[in-house]
Amino acid sequence: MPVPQSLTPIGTMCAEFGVTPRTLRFYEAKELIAPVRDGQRRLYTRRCRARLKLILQGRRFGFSLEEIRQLLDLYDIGDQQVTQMTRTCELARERLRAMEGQRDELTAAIAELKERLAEGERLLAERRGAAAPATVRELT
Amino acid sequence: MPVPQSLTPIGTMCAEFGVTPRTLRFYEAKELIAPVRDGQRRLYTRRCRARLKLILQGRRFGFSLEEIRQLLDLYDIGDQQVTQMTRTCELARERLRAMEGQRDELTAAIAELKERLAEGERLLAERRGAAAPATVRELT
DNA sequence: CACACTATAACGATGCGTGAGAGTGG
DNA sequence: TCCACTCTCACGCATCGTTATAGTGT
Repeated sequence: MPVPQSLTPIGTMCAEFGVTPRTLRFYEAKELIAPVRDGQRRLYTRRCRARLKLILQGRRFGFSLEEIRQLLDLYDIGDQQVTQMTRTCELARERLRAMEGQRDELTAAIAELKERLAEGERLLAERRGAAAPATVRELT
Repeated sequence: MPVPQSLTPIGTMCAEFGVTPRTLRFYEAKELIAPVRDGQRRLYTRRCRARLKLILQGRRFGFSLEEIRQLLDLYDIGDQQVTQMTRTCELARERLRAMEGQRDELTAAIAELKERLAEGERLLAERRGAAAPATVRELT
């Protein structure tokens, strides 16, 4: 029997996953996915789709493409499911901590920017229609 | 009277602000700061320090260097304080919304990754010492 | 002489965007 | 003939890190 009718051209893949052709070719160059060829044209298999799905998830989690590649390689080796999953979980825990750190920094930065913004607008309000601007120029 | 003794060489600046020489030179190439010269060597003025401080704050808030440059230019023009501050506040509000969006996405991603991680570790626990791994391989 | 500090130049990494120019199928 | 889709270069962007190589001052 022939290939299970999941040989998708690049345009269709892009529509399916909301990415550009450039992105898919880029991932291929980085050896994250390996579509088969019909002459020059790429045809994406079921396997490609599964991997792309994992790739996009990984990116949402902030993994770099290189980290993702390593995770995908783990799946490919697949010596022992346990080894692979253990490693994946380790990386996930690290990522999680990094993300929580980022979130905290971001939250702090948001609070600070809010404060400054409030002060800025307070100054603006009192200056609009007021006298000569005092000395606020030690900045530049 | 001579310059108010704030002519700092690059190494000292780097120590003060926790950046690398490369970074300062890069900012100079991008016209964000303009140290004076003693022959070849750069000497950073009080003005440079003030601007660098703003730059680093801006970066913590996620402004791009280009946005920061425009904000610094606004300060330099300084036609009317009001005009300038108004613009700055506008940009800050935009940034703030972007940051809150980021934070929300990040929060969601963290929650999702936590879930997956929990499930992964649950699977690991039940497999460690169990029978043959079922079919979990439709992934790759 | 050595050692610390500085300088320029230029390539590398990340994750693609954005053409240019050409081919292929309907 | 034309349109839509695809292909392969290959440069550009942002933000520096990282050598490599050389000069200068103490």
